[in-house]
Amino acid sequence: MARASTTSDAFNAIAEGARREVLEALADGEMAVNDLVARLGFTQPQVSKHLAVMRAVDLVTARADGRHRLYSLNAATLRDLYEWIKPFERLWNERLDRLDGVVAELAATHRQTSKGPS
Amino acid sequence: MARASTTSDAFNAIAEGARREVLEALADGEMAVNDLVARLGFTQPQVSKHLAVMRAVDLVTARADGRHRLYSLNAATLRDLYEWIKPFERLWNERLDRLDGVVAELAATHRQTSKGPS
DNA sequence: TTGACATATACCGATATCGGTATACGATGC
DNA sequence: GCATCGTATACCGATATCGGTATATGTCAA
Repeated sequence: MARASTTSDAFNAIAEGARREVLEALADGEMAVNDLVARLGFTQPQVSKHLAVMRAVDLVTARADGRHRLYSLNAATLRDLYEWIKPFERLWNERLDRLDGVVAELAATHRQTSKGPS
Repeated sequence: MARASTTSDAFNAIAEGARREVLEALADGEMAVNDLVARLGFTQPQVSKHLAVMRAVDLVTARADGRHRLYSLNAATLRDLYEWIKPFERLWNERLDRLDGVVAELAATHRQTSKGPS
């Protein structure tokens, strides 16, 4: 057995940094392949191949426009990624809450044992 | 050249579904390796190897406890993932806003051209 | 129709991964 | 010291990927 296919999952697709860069660029709106080539400095086949992977997992969609193909983000799939990671949010929030508690406690102690900041 | 190492990135690390399952399990709190083995039904070497990958990218941390090693999530690294995906949130929010607009418009039109639901 | 432009795809070699199995390492308790 | 428990690691073969280069496909314009 080997590693899961990059086209098996949005998670596998975004593992590659170049593809994340493409997504970031497309966040500014629909773009043609050559626009991405110019903007990111990749070769044209590279960009086309990365887009093909992301089309396969529905991270982007393409529409024809003359000789161009305009790519745009698929919000729904990005949202799936977001929804997976979101529940973990409570981990650092809890941590901050606890830290807040500690700070409050320290402040209370400080008020009792000292007359002000040093 | 080949695919980026699974240990090069938190993104590459979470590409594997089994590792995401481990993270989900650890969300319930610190666990020993065998706890994960029992809970997820993986073999012990599998779990140890996945944990090693996630240790390498700082997704989890381990502490010794007698013969056991207790693993826990590293909130900071999970947060990095969250922070990357979060800016895309506006994409589906915008879309919903626009949808709301359309719905409102349709409702207004409906009020003008019809006397009720068909 | 021919040529230019825009994009997609085929081919290549190198490589890091996966699960499985066996075993090494390390701590505990008797 | 020795057996046992808990965990980490080494080895294996199979495989899907990566970038680069060349080329196929498709669309427009003259």
